[in-house]
Formats: sequence, structure tokens, C-alpha cells
Amino acid sequence: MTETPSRILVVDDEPSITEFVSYALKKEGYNADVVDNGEEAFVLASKNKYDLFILDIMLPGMDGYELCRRLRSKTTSPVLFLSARDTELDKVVGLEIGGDDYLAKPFGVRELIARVRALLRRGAGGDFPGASNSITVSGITLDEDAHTAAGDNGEIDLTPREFELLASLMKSAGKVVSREDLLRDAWGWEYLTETKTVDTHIKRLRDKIAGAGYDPGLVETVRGYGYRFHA
Amino acid sequence: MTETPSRILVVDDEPSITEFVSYALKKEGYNADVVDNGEEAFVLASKNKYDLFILDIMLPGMDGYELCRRLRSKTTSPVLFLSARDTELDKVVGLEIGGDDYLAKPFGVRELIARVRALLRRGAGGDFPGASNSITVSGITLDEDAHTAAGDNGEIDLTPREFELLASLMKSAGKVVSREDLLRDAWGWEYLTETKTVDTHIKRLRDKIAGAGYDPGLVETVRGYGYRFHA
DNA sequence: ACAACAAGTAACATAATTATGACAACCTAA
DNA sequence: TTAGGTTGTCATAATTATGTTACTTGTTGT
Repeated sequence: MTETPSRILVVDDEPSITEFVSYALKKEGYNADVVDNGEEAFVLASKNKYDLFILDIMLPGMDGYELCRRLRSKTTSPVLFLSARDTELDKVVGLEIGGDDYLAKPFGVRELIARVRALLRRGAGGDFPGASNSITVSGITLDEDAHTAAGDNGEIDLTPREFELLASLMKSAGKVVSREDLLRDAWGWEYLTETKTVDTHIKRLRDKIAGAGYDPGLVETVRGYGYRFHA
Repeated sequence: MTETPSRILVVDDEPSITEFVSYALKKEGYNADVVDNGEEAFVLASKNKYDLFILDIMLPGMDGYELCRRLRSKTTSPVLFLSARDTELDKVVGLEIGGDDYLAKPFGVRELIARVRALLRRGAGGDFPGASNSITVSGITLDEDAHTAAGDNGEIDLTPREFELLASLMKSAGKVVSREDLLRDAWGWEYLTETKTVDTHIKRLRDKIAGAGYDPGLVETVRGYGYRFHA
């Protein structure tokens, strides 16, 4: 895991999305470039070597498919498509994009990262079956493959949102995470959600942590700033 | 698992298929190279030693038959043909030319792997990633050769699809498998099937598991993500 | 102690996801 | 061809998750 950070080119004309995606990628330690149109993207891709491309399907001028086709003549690096709606990229197109992947638009940081990792892994030789990726902090282990959170007293049963929330907190264990950041991490870039909603979910999360026999105080509140998972 | 993984050369001009096949092979621990035309394939085959060739019959330039004929002068490694059409003619011709097996195109990961394994086993030097053809998890044993699933209470009678589904789940026992992944594994890369259909099959699978005297809860549902076989 | 604000809590309506049963299309073997 | 089994899809029911509001409790600074 000490390799050079992968280079990723993000192509989208919506600043809100590129900002969100590059934020997420950089947070994970990837090296992300951003352009807002296909032509520039093609030029950049010709100059530099990228390990992965993230393309919006709908682009002004050259669209994502067209760009992908042209990229294919230059490189074999995988392509991850973003699409506005689930329907936009249905099965037929799904076949055309072959081994690449796509992500329908209301997606969260963690889902994005999961796809990116999967695609990069595919390119770089084999992946590691059995190597489960999990984090353990303060006696709680979060297993991303099994989608479980557990400790010595057994499993904590969590809803999807609670799981994402806990994951975000644990990934930044020991650091304060603001409600805005939590929303962005666990909800997605287009959260039309009140920051107060986070409080409710924190409460539910704590209840379940307590209910499973662990210390609900693991999720600390930092008044005025947000929450922090105890490290 | 301590032997050198078998080397396989995949020749097809459709990226969606090569991606799918190499994904499947690598997942099983094989070492797969990919080329999209017969000429390159022949060059590669002359340089390296491959334990198996997977050829599309329809190729630009030199077609699969021709390539097979020429490969035969170089090597005795088995050849598996892929064909778009499911015509007897292709099959007969393919086998006459010196092909060893034949797979019509809407095929699934597991069907492909089964053929590959069979062919490699036949060859003298071949190795067996996942040498045993059965998995046992949580009291259920899945025998891939016999195509049976059984435990202490006896056999569970399954339809082909149910068997594939259970196999996919058991191979990733303890990990969540998304509906998309299940479709890819058990249906094939060309699934024009609704992800919702998986639910129905899961239900049928559970019914049969229960009917045979086992715990239908072995197939756990992970709300929001997919299903998981209890490990 | 009080005002002003931040966070915790409970209740509720709505939304989303999954389970289930029924059906028609499809095979395949007799 | 028929009978029997298999498969994909849909409509509906059951279940569970989510977001918001209103209200309570706690904290901070004067």
C-alpha cells in the first residue's frame, strides 16, 4: 500500500459534482485532476498517464461515451461513468461499457470510493481474495465487505445510514467531523437534508451501540463543531 | 494454492466480453492475458507458454478456427471456443479443428469457470486453483461436480439458477454480495434481467433450504446492499 | 439566575426496501 | 404434442428506514 498515488481524471461540467468528487478522492489519497469538457480531457489524457477516468455521460460538446471511445485508442485505463439517473444508463448501454463501471447520481462518498478502488484494483494485477478491508478503533471493528460492525460483545445491527455514519466517524477517529462533512460523506453531495438530521442519526447510532453492550460515549459530541469517534 | 497459477490467453475483439472473462478468471486465481486479434494472439502464444486458450470464433482478420489450426502446430494446450450463435455447426466445426470445448455466448461466470477447470484438469500439467470442487460453509456443502447441495439432513434439491445463486453466495460467504454482482455471477455478463428478479430467486432458494430442513436464515439479507451467506 | 444557543430526545408521517404470491412465457423430456 | 418443471416479471403486502418537527435538557457567558 505504499505505492505512488493513482492519478485520476475527473470530467464533468457541473462544479458541484467535480468539487464533491475531487474532495472525496483527495481525502482518500488519490491524485485527481479536473476538467469540465471532453476536448480538454482528451488533450490531458494524451499528455499524462491516468490510472482511471471518471466521466459524466452528459457533457457539453463531446459526450461521455464519445470521449470514452476516443480514450480507448490511447489507453486501457478503466472508466467510471456518472449518470444523472438510473434510467439513463440502462442495460443496453451497460453492455457497451464492458468492464468499466457506472454510478447513478445520487451517490455518496463511500460508494464512489468503493467503485474507484475496485476499478483500480482490477487494473493493477489481481486482487486479494480473503483480504477483508476493515477498520478497528476502540474495540469496534467495522468490516466493509461483510457490512458489519462488531466488537467483543457481538454485532451491532445498523441501518445503511447508521453504518455510513459510523464509517465516516471511524475513518476520522480522534478528529472532529462537522455535520456538514458527515452529510457529505454519508449522504452524498446532493444532500437536501437538515444538519439537525445528523443529530437524530447520532442518537440512533448511540442507542444501538449501547443496546449491543458497548459504550455510547464512543461517539463524542464536540459542542459547536460536530462529532468525534473516540480513538 | 501453492502452485503457479495457470496461464490463460483470451482472444476476443469485444471488450465487454474480454473484461468479463478476465474478471472471472482472475477472481478464480488464474493468470489471464487478453488480446483482441488473432495475429497478436499467435505471436504471444509463440513466446509464452499458455495452459489454455479461450478464443472467440468470430474475430477480425484471422478467425478463431484459423487461429486454432495454427496454434495446434505450436502447442497441445486445450482450446475453448466462444461463439455468438448456438448452432450445432459451430460446435462441430470447432471441435473438428482441434478445439476441446465450446461455450455459446450468453454464459455466466460459473459456467465458464467450470469449463476452464475441466479443461485444465484434463491437461497433464494443469493446476487447480481451488482444487477441490466443493465448498462447505455453515453446514452446507456445495459440490460443483455433482451439482448438489447437501448437509446433515440430506440433499437440497435446487434448480440450475438456484444452484448458481447459492454458489455465488457461498463463494463469498460472510461478505455482502450485491444484486448486480449476483446477476453477473449467476446469470452472465449479458444479464437483461431486473435486479428485482434476484429477490424472487432468493425467496425460492430459502424455501427449498427450509424445506430440506435447514435454516433459511443462512441466506441473510443486508438491507440496502444485497445478500450475504452466513459464515 | 437568566437569556441565548447547542444538543438530546421522542413522536410521527413519509419513503424506501424487501418479501411474497400469482402469472405467463419458456424449456425439456416423454 | 403434452405435462411438468423452470424462469422472469409484476402487483401487492409487510417491514424497516428516514427526515422533520416540536419539545426537553444542557451549556455558556453575563
